[in-house]
Amino acid sequence: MRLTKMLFVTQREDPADAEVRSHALMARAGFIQKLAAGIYVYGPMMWRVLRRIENIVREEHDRQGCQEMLMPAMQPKELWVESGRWDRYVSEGILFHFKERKGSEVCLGPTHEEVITAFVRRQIQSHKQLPQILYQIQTKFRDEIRPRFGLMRGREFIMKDAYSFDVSAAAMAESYALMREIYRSIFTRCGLRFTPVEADSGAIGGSGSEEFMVDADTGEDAIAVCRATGYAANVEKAVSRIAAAPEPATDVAMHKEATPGARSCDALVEMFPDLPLQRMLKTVLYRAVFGDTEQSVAVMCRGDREINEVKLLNHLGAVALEMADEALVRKATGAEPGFAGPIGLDSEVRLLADHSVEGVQGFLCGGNETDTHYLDVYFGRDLEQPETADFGTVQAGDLMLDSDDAIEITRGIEVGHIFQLGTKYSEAMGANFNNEQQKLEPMWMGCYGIGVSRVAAAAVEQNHDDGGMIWPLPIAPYAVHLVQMKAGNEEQDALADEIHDSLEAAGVDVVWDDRPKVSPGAKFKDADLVGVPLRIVVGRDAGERKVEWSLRAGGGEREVLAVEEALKRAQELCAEAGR
RNA sequence: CGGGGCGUGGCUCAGCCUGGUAGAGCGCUGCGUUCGGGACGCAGAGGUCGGAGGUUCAAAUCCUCUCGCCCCGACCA
Repeated sequence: MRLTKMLFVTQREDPADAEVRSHALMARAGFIQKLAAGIYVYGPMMWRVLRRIENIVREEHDRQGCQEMLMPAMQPKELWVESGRWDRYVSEGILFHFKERKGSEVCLGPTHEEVITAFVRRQIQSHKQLPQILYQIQTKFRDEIRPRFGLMRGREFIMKDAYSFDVSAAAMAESYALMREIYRSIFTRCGLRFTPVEADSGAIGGSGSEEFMVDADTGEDAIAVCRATGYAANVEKAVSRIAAAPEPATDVAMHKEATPGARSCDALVEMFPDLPLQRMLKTVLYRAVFGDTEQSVAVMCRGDREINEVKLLNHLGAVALEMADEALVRKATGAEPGFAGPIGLDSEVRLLADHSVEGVQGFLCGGNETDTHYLDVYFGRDLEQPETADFGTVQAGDLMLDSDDAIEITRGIEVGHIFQLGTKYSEAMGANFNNEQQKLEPMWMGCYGIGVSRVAAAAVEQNHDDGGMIWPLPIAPYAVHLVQMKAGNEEQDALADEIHDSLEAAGVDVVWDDRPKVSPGAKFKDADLVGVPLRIVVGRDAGERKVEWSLRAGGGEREVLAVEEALKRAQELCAEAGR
């Protein structure tokens, strides 16, 4: 493809609204253009990338016997009422929904469990038809509370979603294991460095769940990993062992301490320099929402630890969890925010504690009175230890539960998530099959998602430098960037034309910068920005049929090669990358 | 939802406080020179200053409303 025939526009400056590199670089290179918050046009280059990713996704699914289909983006409310998810998705505000002409309500699909289950319950009647894995690649719609980071968190995005249907929990686990392998193949083939992690299953529900994280410091998710054991889990889910708190030296009676203005552990540490942070217990207040009802919850944890709201939400079985606002704090504690504690709390408040409080004695905690804390408090003596469970967030340096190996915290971008759903949707929606004994049973389901457009963003987030994007060869918009220094020079014209045609004939896609009157510097800058992985420069040595060969990722290292050698290398690398 | 900020040629921004001819750089068009890391000269095109209303002789500028966009926070006591 000749650049002079393409719609190719680059910008020298980052767009004002780009927060992350992938967004800024894609926008500068014309790959994407924002249409509204979280809604983007994919330009021709971007679409080539997306199609490449889609094709890898397709090939790996098809290879394992999954079947592609396509479901509607518009879905009737009734289906979502059947599954019981309508209220939750509407109240969380992430569902785009509207009334159509006749007045019935419709939403734009954020995911397709309801539709696929409705489809399958009429198609499948017998155990003989199982197992099945169906998938589609399609635009999804989620009215994100705060769309950001370009393609990473958009309100409209391309997703591959797959659904498995099985006769039993064991069979479901087999489908799940197969999908896990498919996912590993896909991300490996995309040329990405990634980490599969144990995950919380969130709003979708169900039991087992893993996320596939593209390793990147700018990722939105924190991951707990243990190099020694191979453990890896999203911190929302991760569990660990923590060092015990130091024991108090003396046994003193509980008493009040005046702590004017000390609303945080930081302030208390300054006020009580001899008291270790591990012997300060904080009490955090939440408002838990259950469908129609609400409940105030107070959770204690050690001063050096943090509460994990996902674990808390799951333990409570709540629909949503919010930090208590000031009014609620006043009602629950009778004090200004900052002085909540377990003693003398409003009786309406459910008191819980994180495991980190276990064994902590002689501690400091909020006094439920403005500017007051209790000191030298003992569980068992001054109050009963509340219902205790794991509500803690794993921190770097924590130990594995069953070994002395340390855990570290890294970051990643979630590009894939697989779930064992069980019979949650099939039971709710009556997706049953006849088993061998003529008995009706609900199908066992799994669901599996890949954020196709997010994979592209993550690839750039993981692979770029100051000059621009560096696409992994398998998903790059073109394999070869042919840079002609001086268009109009006869030798160069002839040689570039020959290289271009040879590569295309060999099935290697090439973009040929044949722009006249564009300076070499500008051409190199544009090539760096666009990030096509293989580069062939036709310039001063064209007369001897020599070109300059380099890799975009190669840090400026260049070689002068005979044309044939450069062509051979390009073909070999493409074959290796499976393109 | 709460708080803050910003809307001015395609892009990045100045001008607004203190009302009076709409600006710069990049990009774009034409001609010429240049040609291995964002070249240069000359000549041009392109903006109802987000929208509506108001104040005023006069509004990008002041006031009100509205729409859009961005950031921060989702109070860890």
